[in-house]
Amino acid sequence: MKRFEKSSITIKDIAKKAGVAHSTVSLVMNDREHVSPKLREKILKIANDMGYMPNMVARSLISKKSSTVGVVFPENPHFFTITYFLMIIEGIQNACKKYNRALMFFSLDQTKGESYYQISRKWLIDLMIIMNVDYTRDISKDIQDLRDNGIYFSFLTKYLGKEKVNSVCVDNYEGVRLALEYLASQGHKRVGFIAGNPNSADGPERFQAYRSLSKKFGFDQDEELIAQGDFTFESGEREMPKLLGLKKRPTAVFAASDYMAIGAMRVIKEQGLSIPKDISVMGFDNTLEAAYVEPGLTTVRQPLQEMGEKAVDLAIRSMNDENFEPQTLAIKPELIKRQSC
Amino acid sequence: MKRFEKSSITIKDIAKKAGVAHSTVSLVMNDREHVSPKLREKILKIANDMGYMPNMVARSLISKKSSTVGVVFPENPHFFTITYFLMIIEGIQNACKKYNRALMFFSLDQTKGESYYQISRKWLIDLMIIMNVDYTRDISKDIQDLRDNGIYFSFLTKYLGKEKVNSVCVDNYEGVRLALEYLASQGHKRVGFIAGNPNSADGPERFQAYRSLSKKFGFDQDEELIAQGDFTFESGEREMPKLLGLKKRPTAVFAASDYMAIGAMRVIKEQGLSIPKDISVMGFDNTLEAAYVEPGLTTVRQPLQEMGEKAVDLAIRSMNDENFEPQTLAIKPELIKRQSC
DNA sequence: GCGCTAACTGTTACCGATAACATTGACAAA
DNA sequence: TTTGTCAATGTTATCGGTAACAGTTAGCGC
Repeated sequence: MKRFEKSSITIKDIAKKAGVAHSTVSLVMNDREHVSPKLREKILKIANDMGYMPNMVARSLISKKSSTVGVVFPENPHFFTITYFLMIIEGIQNACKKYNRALMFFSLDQTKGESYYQISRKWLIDLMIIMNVDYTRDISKDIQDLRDNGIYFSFLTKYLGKEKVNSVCVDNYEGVRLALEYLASQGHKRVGFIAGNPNSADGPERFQAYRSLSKKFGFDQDEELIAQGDFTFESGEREMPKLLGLKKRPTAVFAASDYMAIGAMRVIKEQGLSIPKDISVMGFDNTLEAAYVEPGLTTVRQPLQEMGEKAVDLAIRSMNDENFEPQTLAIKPELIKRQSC
Repeated sequence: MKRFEKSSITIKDIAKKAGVAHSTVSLVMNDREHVSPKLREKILKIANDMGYMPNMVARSLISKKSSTVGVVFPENPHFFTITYFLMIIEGIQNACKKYNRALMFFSLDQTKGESYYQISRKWLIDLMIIMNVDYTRDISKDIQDLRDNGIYFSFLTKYLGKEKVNSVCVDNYEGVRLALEYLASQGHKRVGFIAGNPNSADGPERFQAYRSLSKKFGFDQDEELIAQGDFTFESGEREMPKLLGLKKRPTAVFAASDYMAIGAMRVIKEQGLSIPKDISVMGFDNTLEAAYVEPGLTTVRQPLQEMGEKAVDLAIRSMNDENFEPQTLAIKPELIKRQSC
């Protein structure tokens, strides 16, 4: 590999040209006091003329901070093609722009014993967004390590451990309420439910909400109406036939994710039934695909972009204000009416 | 902001514990010679016991190389929700895993005068993937700067400038051939075409291929059959009515992107026509949505993941082998048959 | 036993920034 | 004039590594 002698412009080059010490240039670059306006002007002009660009790496090393946002997600070869995550990442990217930080991605392979803290140390990440934790492992020590070392972080979505941490999630109860209220308003009394992954944060919450609200809206209370999915398209395809096979078929199905709803729709259509005439379908998430399926999927929109952005905001606030209490933001969802109900 | 005294384990801590110089530890960590196996063992054990993790930032600073892959994409608030890009990014992420590099994202705002080279210098990025260049600006000087400073890069997709650079694209001619051949085999003679963005790399190529191949397959040569879109859903929705309004309606429509095809499908269905009975629709890309629309969209699959991965591979090869000639890889596409034809 | 070489280990400078501290100089007060 | 103060600037150590080079030791031949 070649080595390139000619390196780029540094504060020392500027200092030499301006006839001052490099520390003075540093003061100017960081917009700090103790430099006369005239000298500041001069140095800025020289820096500009020479095309100076600060070396973020050197800055990181001395300050132990990397002006980046590190997004850590579980090892999953298809992470990036799950549009649900993508929309969140879009929000994070917008926040990065706002705070002038670069965006870094790391996949965490817990089976190899990798920890969140290790990643932060290795790359001097001081602001971390932790996505979709695998709750089958205990990460409370990891969280403590992050805390002890001044690394600020937010969870996406809700953190289930007992520590008080920043996290952003959707208000699942409200989302389920919107969905069931709408179904009730359309005259449905018998509503099937396909539950999400029980090991996730959202799965059980939506399930609980369905349990209590379906009672409140006077829907049939029948265990047969409840199917157990895991948020994926495939699980929707797998569970729907059970609901369709019931002696007393539901008039509507509410799936805890759009992917499951779309899987369910496919099965319904394959059986020659019409949506929404024979059976209505309601999703949850409003992923991109929901708009493209036929008929359009009525669903509960999670403001995913907003959630990504808020997660960064929270971590930044923790960083800037020592007294800021870590908090969980539950974002209000919204009903998106399309043709499936 | 708090300052944290207790810093993490460094090679010096290990050196102290092992009773050697820190440079010896560095040799061990980099797996270099001149260290006896016994000592190497001992140092590795201590490092492991103390939970040592190399500081990549310090490493980057001295070596002027960050172990990262920097993906630079044009400023676009919705970049991340275009699944076409996402699938490519997934491939890049897989390559990062393979080469043990972290993944960084940068959006480039050319209107602010930001350059690719500036980004590389600011973050010591030595391996860059340049996505979807805005060809309305001249970037040849920028490319020269990257070259002169030993920064390796690949374009995604094809670079249109005259310089010889690494780039990965789909074989558009072959893709169009697959599509038209299939339509011909189904007996179509009158095939409408919705062209893609003329300022992109792929748009004109697909257009040219359609021009020459539709002749070869004996399709009607009629300028009215050609509509000008820009790859987006909206442009498909906008152009399709023109084709449907022709005196002699085409029996099939081939759109240069899935998004346009899906937009076209929506219009066709709204006019009460049936797909594929009244008119067939063929797309290009095989984005995620193609599988979810109704009927499933027959399309030409771009192996996007593979393309992302190959782009990184090329840049790595350039880096490791000085004599490696920059090249353009044209990946072979594949026909995905669904129900729309 | 001596010198030479190979094998290993230690010393030191450096990457490009920040920051604590030292120094200078102007000006006001004593 | 002397002293004190404070703003402006310079000196130097430092972050955690890498690498050139210097130094030490062991083993070998003569």
